Amino acid sequence: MNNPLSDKDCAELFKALADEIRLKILHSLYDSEKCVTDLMDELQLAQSHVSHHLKTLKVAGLIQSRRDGHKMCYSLSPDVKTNLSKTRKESLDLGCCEVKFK
Amino acid sequence: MNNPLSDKDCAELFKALADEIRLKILHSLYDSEKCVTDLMDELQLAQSHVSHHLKTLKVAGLIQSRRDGHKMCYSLSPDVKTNLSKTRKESLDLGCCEVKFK
DNA sequence: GATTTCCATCAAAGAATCTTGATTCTTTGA
DNA sequence: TCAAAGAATCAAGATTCTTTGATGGAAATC
Repeated sequence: MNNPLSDKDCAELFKALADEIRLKILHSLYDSEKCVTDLMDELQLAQSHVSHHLKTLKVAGLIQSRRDGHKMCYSLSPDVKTNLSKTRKESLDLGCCEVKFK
Repeated sequence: MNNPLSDKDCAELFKALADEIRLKILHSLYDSEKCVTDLMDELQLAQSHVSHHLKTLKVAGLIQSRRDGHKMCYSLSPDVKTNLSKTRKESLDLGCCEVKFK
């Protein structure tokens, strides 16, 4: 996940981020691991609705899952939580976040 | 553009970035100001096609335009080119770029 | 004023995405 | 083995986005 991506692949990642609900899920997982039921309660959404968004995030490589009994626990991918430790370059200031092109 | 945005507004910005052509346009404008015809030639796309994407980027606040004769010149918004000068926090590593939540 | 260049907008078709309810699958515990 | 809990997948309708061709408008040149 650290090699430079094509514009096409990059666009795919932005698509995964381009949804209010998925951003809320990422914020929630930033705090701690959650199962589908936790997220249903927190976001007040139907089970299948949450599952679909989780799949989108997982396919994009943004989150990972592990089974715990009959619960599936979701958390941010390791790559997503790594610290920034490189020289500073030009960046896109998006208000809520900064996008820094390599 | 520097105040924190809601997840909804943030998702809107990611939507603007979630397209291969629009990323190519941003990369092109990162180098220098361009008019629609320049981008048509560069990307090999129909004029209305380019105009539509430019509008999406402009509505999102990512680019700006100015008229020069009968050409419309597009360039990155000032905010987009500002340097990062804050303490480092956790970030999303997207390969082609890093997204750093404030 | 007429023509040309450059571009925005309109209209429409097709593709992709979002959302919901129903069904199916996996795991656990009785 | 059966029932129940938790979650993935399927199917379908609604909405949004992408892309194209056609039309029209603003600025420059003749």
